[in-house]
Amino acid sequence: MLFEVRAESSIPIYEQIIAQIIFGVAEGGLPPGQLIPSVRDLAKQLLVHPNTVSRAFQELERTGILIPVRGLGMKVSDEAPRLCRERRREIVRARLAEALREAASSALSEEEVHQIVQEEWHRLNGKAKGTKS
Amino acid sequence: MLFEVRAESSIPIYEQIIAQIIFGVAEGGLPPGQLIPSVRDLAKQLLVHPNTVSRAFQELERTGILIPVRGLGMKVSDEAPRLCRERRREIVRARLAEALREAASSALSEEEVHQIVQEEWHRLNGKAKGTKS
Amino acid sequence: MLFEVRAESSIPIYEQIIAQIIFGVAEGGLPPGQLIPSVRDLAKQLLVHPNTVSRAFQELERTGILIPVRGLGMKVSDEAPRLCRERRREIVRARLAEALREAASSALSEEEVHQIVQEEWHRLNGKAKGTKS
Amino acid sequence: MLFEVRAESSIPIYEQIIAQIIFGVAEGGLPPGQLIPSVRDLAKQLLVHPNTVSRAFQELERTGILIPVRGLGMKVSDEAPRLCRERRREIVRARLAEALREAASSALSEEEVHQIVQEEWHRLNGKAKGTKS
DNA sequence: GTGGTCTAGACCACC
DNA sequence: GTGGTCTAGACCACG
Repeated sequence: MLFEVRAESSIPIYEQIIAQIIFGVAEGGLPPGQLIPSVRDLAKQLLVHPNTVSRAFQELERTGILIPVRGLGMKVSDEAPRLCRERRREIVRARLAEALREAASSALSEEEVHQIVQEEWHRLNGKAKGTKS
Repeated sequence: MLFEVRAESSIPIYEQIIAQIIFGVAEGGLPPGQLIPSVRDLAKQLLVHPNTVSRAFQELERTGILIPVRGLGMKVSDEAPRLCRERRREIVRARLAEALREAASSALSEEEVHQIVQEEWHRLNGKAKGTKS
Repeated sequence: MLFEVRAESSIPIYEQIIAQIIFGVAEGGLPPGQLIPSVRDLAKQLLVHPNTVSRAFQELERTGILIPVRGLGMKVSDEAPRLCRERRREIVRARLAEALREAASSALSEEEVHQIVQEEWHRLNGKAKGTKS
Repeated sequence: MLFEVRAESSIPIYEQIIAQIIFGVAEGGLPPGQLIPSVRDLAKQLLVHPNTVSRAFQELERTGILIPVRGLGMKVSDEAPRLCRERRREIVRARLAEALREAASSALSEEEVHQIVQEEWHRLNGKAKGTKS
């Protein structure tokens, strides 16, 4: 499981970390019971302040996705996969809805908006994931 | 030309005002030469502080979209339509790209993402524009 | 005697009018006793608000350069040529000093500053006055 | 790197701050990557309100000269030196051009104008830099 | 600690 | 009337 954050994004770093762990659990890369990297290690890996990682972990603990294990760190909870699959859709939907709201008020036609979505999606996938075939 | 802002949005009010004027010019509702509402009037209409409106106007002036006419107010520049059509696409594209980047990293399939886009788009349009017939 | 103002200049219009009358008197184009155009006429000619012209005239009257003649308008005073030749140098010097102060703090070398002065001066003269020969 | 503003100048304080940072970067006193003083510190040093400093920083960010580092402050961007050297010349040229335009319309001879430039330049340098020996 | 946004209200120059 | 600048101080998100 590899993590990465984009410091220049408008999305706060701690939210990027939260989203990545949620996505990782939803996808199955982080199964229940798995111990996740310590605050210090993850902070070093991501080149961010430990407080930032800590904040992400706190929030994930609050929502029942991570469970603290004394002396060891944090482990993925049993209900995490279910919770994360739900939240994954929610996160994606909320962000897209916000962007589409502005698109809708811009008087761009439905075709133009869809074209932009297509272009951006393929630009990202071509770049990020490469050719799957 | 009607303006409105959503105070609870994560997008700053002054940026919402900027976007609305850009969209208005791009759409043709604000033709070159037109005087736009005064800082004080618009502030009253939007129920925000005049400084907030003023800040939006100044950014639009620096971008060459609005031109100050001393003692009269701000007027739409001649190059504004071209500039605004460009920036409108830019704004929409940037916001969608940010949301799609996260969607791409979520391991949701292309079909699921497109379905969400469809759903949200029609939810917004059904709500905002509706079938008037 | 021809007047003109540049609305987009950072120098207020009424100051441009004041400067032009002062320069006109200093140069001899407006001799003592000469009646200058009325507020209304000059405003129409310059496409500015009559109040703006009026303000310029008031200031020129305050400094003894223009004298009101009841029922006729304003005439150039007898001391005007002397006063204006002094003030002309002063105005030019003050504006240049302000610009040079910033140039001095910019760590540009003396050569670079002089080069800019040369370039700008010739650009203006080539454009505004044409070939004198 | 020392900053100072002249409250009585006709140039707005926030623009003076902008110009000083641009000049500082152009000169090399503020190299890329360097963190500049915080809004609050600089405000205290200049005896102005933090908002005024903040406004200057934001304009420099929009121009790509400063980059916000969340939680740390603002750092000088990599392209800043190039951008600032360009803008420095631009600022100086624009202000001198404005002053020279008026000088040109004053019917003063080229010699007189150059003499004024010389006098003012040496007055400023004698005063500001002087011979320290 | 950092910067960002907003409200509030004063004062100014200009038209 | 117009916009522009500044001070003041609150609140927030982020690290």
